[in-house]
Amino acid sequence: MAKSNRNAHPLPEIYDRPGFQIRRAHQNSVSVFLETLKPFDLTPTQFGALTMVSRWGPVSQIDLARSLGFDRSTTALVVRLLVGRRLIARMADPKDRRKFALTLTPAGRKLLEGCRTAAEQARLALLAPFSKAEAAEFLRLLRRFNAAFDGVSRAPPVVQATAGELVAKGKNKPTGKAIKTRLVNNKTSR
Amino acid sequence: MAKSNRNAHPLPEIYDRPGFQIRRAHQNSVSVFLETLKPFDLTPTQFGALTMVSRWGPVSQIDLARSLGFDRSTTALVVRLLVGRRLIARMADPKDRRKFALTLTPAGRKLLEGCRTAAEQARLALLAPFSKAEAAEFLRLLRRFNAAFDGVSRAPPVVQATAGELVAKGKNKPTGKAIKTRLVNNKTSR
DNA sequence: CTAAAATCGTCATACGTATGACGAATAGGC
DNA sequence: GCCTATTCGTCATACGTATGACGATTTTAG
Repeated sequence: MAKSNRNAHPLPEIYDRPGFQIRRAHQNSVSVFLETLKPFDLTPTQFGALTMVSRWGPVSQIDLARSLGFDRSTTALVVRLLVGRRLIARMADPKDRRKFALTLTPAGRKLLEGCRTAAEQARLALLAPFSKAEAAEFLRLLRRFNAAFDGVSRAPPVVQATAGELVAKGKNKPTGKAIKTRLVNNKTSR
Repeated sequence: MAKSNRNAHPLPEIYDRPGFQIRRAHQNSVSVFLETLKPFDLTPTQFGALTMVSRWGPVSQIDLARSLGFDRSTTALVVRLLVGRRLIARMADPKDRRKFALTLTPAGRKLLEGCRTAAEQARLALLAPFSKAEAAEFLRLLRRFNAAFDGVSRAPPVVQATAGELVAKGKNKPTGKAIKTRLVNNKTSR
């Protein structure tokens, strides 16, 4: 308890905090992506959205959100932007009028196809600092980290895709709760 | 080239992208921090700024920015917010009238001191998914990742603090360049 | 079948973060 | 001592991201 913080330690312990390093990693990864994808004018978020819409045929915003781990209002903004660029088309879902059905426009398909190489380049650039084994370990640890906190939030992450359906954690009625509060409440409140 | 994307692969390769996992990790780490520090109403960013100002006595915004890896306009916003909350005081620097000298107010000092325990709790919570060895490895890999991309940007990261001075990469005249373009241009352009 | 609960998308608001441009001030070369 | 290049802080703008609230709709309990 003695405030033995003799500052022989030149740098504050901020740099040892996982959150700090993760934030920096995020900055860097976004930077690299933007740089590499500059000809296509796509952010990682937009790329993710396009990719998901491409895979899940007509999909609702909420399902898109869950697949990417976004909040639904975040998703609304991204979708609006992409619709504005005529990369995504929005139609009313006749089955459920609360929903929109999102699909790629031809332009969207073309753009996504066109940036495949660049996207792969970005991925490789991000793993370049590592040996092959380290890269695998890095991803493994990130996944473990995220799995531990994928929790209760307005942006519950996807678990698996059984067929053509998105299934989100805790959405199945059988077990009811039980997966509820896993470790920490993921609700980002401010 | 043959579009052999037979979607036996249910989930798109998005989840294998380091950027995606890093983004999720960032989301989660911010979430945990906010939750844990809720009584103090501090974001990770604000906490970092307060901590740095606390350590570097009177410091300019630009040095604060460098120490945290922020852009200087980002820093201006955070500082404004903290000044608004009377946690940070801003005085004109008599030596260089372009600069402000930032210090903690008594309230700032008290708040920072008060949230020490919570901040440590947050740090531990973030490392909880890992064994001790994994946690160390996680941090090591994150540092290696960031070191590889800490490059040329408006927010060049700090290298070391020699005594009471902040030293930023590439700012020393001796070697001149040589550390310049390390691997990728870190400039985040949109 | 009806009333309550859950779901979907939106809005307002707030913070984090960056770029590009700009004015004020300082530092360096000559 | 100047003129120029650099540095510092700010602004406008843009995107990412979340919360809380709300209306429209659908689902579910009785």
